[in-house]
Amino acid sequence: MSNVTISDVAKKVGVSESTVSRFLSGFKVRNADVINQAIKDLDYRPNIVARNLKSGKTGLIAVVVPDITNPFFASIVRGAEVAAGDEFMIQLINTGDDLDKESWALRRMVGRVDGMIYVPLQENSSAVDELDNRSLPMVFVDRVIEKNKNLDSVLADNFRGGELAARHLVEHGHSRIAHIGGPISSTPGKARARGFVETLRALKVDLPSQFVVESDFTTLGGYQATMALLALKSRPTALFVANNLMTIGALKALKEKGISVPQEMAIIGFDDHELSDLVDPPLTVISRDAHLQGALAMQTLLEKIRGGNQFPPKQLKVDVNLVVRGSCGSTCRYRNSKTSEFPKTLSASSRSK
Amino acid sequence: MSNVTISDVAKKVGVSESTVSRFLSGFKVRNADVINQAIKDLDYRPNIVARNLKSGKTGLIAVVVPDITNPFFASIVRGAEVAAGDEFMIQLINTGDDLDKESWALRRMVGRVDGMIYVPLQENSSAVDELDNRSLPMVFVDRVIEKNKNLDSVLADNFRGGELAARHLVEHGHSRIAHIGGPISSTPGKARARGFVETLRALKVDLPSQFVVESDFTTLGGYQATMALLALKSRPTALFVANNLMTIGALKALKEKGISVPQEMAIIGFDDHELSDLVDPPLTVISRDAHLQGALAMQTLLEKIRGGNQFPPKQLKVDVNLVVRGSCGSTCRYRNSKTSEFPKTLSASSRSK
DNA sequence: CTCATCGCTAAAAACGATTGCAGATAACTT
DNA sequence: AAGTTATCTGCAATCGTTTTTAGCGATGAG
Repeated sequence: MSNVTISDVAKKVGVSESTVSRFLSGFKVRNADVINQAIKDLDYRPNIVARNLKSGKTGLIAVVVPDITNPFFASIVRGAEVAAGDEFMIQLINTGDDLDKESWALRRMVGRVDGMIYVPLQENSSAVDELDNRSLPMVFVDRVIEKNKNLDSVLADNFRGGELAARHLVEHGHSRIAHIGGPISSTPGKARARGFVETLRALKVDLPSQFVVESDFTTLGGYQATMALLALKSRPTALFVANNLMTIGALKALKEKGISVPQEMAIIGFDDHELSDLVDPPLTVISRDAHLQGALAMQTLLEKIRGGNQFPPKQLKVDVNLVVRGSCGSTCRYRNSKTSEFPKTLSASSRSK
Repeated sequence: MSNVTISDVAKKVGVSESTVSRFLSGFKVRNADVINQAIKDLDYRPNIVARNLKSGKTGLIAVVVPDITNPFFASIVRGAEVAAGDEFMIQLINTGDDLDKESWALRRMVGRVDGMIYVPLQENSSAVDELDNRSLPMVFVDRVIEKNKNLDSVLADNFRGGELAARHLVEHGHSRIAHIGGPISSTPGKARARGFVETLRALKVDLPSQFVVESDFTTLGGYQATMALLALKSRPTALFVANNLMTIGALKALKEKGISVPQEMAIIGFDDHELSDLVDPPLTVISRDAHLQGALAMQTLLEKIRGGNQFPPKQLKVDVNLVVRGSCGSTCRYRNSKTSEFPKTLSASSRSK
């Protein structure tokens, strides 16, 4: 047990507790070296909890994500941790798409952490109301809550992602393009769909209403949505899928139905993966730097924590970009398939909104 | 701010702090309902840190992994979190293959958490010595530290994994089989290699020393190791790669060199992935249930925390199993490639060692 | 020689809860 | 109604720090 307290050290040296405390805080103290020695001898370690009680800080930042096994969220968490440096450590919460768990967790965070990085489940949620109004510094990542959208956030340029995808498919000659989207109640689900739909409209490409399917960001959802699209009397010839997991589901459905990509169906996903260029055919995707998103969120949060609420909230966006591989056809002819993508240079810029 | 303390509540009701405290702890109290009302009115929330100081508990479990962006570790963390239930929350630390960061983190954990689930970087590490001897309940997952291997642990049956892989390749007629292993200084690196090597010996298959390459569990490492093997005057015809990332690296190398799988090179990996059956060709792997490993670790840890050290440490192992797809050849002919693997049933059993 | 200044120190008061103890109130007995 | 328990209560101590306050001895100026 770390039973040895500051008072033991003080007693051993023959000074008061306050002197030891001051020594620990870096003040000049008369018997510095003998105190130091005593600390080593006794293997004294300050009780963090007591220190926290006095200071009112915990040294913890909550990172609340839907599911850490989604590589995209894992990257966010990693980025956040790296940016946190030595001062703060990460408390991880998976909400698992469960609204009850989400609000339970949020309520619990008050007083346990100094700040929160938060990927909410739904835009119309009132989960944040659980928190006392100004008590917990918070930054949204990837998604926001509608009624709190004036708070700090670090999103991706989802609208532009949808636009890039639509444009890319149209440029490849497609005119029957479907979209498997995330929940319309989530920030990226909505924005990606909007970018897609509005771009097609601007390009005068007809978009039957059955071609826009709202799904749920899961593999199963993507699979089912694809199956539904394939069951239509007149199928689409191309597919824009709004996240990584649904894209996997879509690919499984296409494979199961024996539909060749990109000949019978072109497909473009959202969010890159190390395996994306190894699937058959290599997957064209819209990508963005999730690590950077996490890091920016942490940075923003730390500014808030350190600076009080003196700065106005800021809404950041990271760029998206198109990674062309083979799954949309044609370009794979021009592409040197022997070009290794390894090692990959990670460089995504960010810009203020 | 959660400025309102138990004393405010007491004052408002006109009782002593201890009465409010007892009410909160579920004791029978005379003016229970008026206290309850006051708590609601003031929106009082107990200060967790103060409570922790008194109780000596923090309600936190540290989960220390090399890198959360590796899906395998993400699953461990998720499994651990699920098994933790309501009582404990997760503090996540990525050591990032950095020994200094690892011991820094471990030292820091004392007093901050009630227990630790720990994937150490190296078997011969002395990182655990940072901790006071019996102060912090701990369970190793996936890897152990040699000198502490009598402590609790939840490993995979790595030796059997190596055996299954070797046997599978031999059964497919290969006699020139190479192994790209993890660091020999890590538990799974060593055990998988041993299972592989000993099985080949038992089967009387010759194994040139250059065919056993020690790498580092990274994508880059797998890539370089594969390149080295391909540069040999007499190449292997099959490859057993000891983890998920190195397998990706190996595939990238093979693709870059234009070597067809499985015709020119069969390959079997370790650890499954949702994308594994979508790569070209579908990847045969040794898999195990990482989620279960994490859950078992948490369960074991909680027993330790609740029961004191009255129980002897236990070493658990989860089963591995062979998932046959196309990357080792032949079987893909007999395999109905249209069979979807979705939805996937997750069921791995565990057994005590 | 006196008084202010400086650099440090110990003692005591927080931080916000829980808990042992002794006393007060309530609930039964007879 | 008085005596005996059984419940519930407030006081004060405690958890291990930090921080404020007041004071102490040495130094330097006038």
